[in-house]
Amino acid sequence: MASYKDKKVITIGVVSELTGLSERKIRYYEERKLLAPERSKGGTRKYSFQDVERLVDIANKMEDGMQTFEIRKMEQRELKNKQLRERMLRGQINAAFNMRK
Amino acid sequence: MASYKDKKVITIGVVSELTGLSERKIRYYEERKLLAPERSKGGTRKYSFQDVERLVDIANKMEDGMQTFEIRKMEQRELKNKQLRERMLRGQINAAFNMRK
DNA sequence: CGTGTAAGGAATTCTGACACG
DNA sequence: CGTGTAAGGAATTCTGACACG
Repeated sequence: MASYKDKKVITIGVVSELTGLSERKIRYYEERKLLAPERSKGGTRKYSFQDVERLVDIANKMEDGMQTFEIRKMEQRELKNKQLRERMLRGQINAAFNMRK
Repeated sequence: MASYKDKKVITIGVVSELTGLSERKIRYYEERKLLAPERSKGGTRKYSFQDVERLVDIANKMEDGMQTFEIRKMEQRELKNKQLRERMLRGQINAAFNMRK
């Protein structure tokens, strides 16, 4: 499950280049709880490719005029829906398995 | 083809943590042409996860008493063999395809 | 609210060299 | 040959604040 995509290894300067967002914006979105980078011992932020993708998504939503708290809520909803779909899928698989008994 | 694994985005400090190798060693292996990180505008090195894997492999070979130039040659041989296998595979696929005509 | 910026300091990285073996 | 280390400087990042709107 945890692959390269989820490893927090990228510094903010590189994230800024990859996303085209200013460091200021990236730090601000963290302040608004839209992402959670890790920290080195010295305190420098480390991001994952997953975070980079999330930032691109956030940038799109900001362009659409959404506010940070709306984006946060939307992401929470999406996460819950995803978990729900997975639970239902597992349920169907279990049901199909039990029918064979 | 080019995925997260090949993106040069990791600084040497993180690579050092991920591999357990000293920064000195990592820079030295570059000097011996065993890997080729990219550079930021300011000159700081950027590595990929592919490079991290390569470094772990290099570390194992160094432990086995191999010298850097031997490792370099071995990797070149492996690369050529890999390319050869791919060429042969393509050749077989083409042959099978032509038989149908 | 979201973002730019100047400020001062701390963490990170760089190179070239000397040392040892 | 492979690696540690001290040295000095440069690039990178951090925080808290002020500004604007």
